[in-house]
Amino acid sequence: MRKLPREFYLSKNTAKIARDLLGKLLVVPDDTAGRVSGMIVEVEAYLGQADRAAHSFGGRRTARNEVMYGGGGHVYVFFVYGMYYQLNIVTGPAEHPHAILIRGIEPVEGIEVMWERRGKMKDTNLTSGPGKLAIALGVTHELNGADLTRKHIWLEEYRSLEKKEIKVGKRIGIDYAGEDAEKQLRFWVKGNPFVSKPV
DNA sequence: CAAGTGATTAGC
DNA sequence: CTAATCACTTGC
Repeated sequence: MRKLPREFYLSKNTAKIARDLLGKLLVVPDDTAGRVSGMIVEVEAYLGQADRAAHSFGGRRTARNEVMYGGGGHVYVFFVYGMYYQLNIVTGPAEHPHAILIRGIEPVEGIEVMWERRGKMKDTNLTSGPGKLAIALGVTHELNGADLTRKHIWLEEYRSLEKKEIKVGKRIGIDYAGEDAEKQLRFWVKGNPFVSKPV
């Protein structure tokens, strides 16, 4: 399959790109194990300057979030709670610091490697959360800033979803964001067991 | 349900 | 410089 082109990431309609990410295949090749991949089943949009929940709220620009300003089609990886990496996809043109957090994937290729990295457990617990899937895919700070049109990580077409298969709700873990916490910016595949917190 | 963990940030 | 915080997960 072909990598999604740069154009896919350049729209300023971040919520639309977030919905379109559902059903795409996220691929992270491994030197020895080959392709490790999963279908995206849950995402959250972060709308830059105007969004209290975003790292780039109010135009905040630091060493950590610098890649959010570098243009769509790059990966923003950051570290939280002293243990977990979070994988985001930067969208829009340069200087438009929006991003989409990947919160859940359904394993497709390389599930053996995921078990090695995560430990033996129920498959639905392997990748049903942003911290979990980063471990399963081997995503660390080394991938921060990686280009999704190159060879370290990318997206492919995989499954096309009907509108009625997609659910929308509030984002998770951002209660500090006040009224922005109420925004309907979390999207997931209805009934999929790899969604972190089904509703 | 609460602890764990350390980079990052804001505030002096 | 120091202290508080955090796009989470796991095990009690």
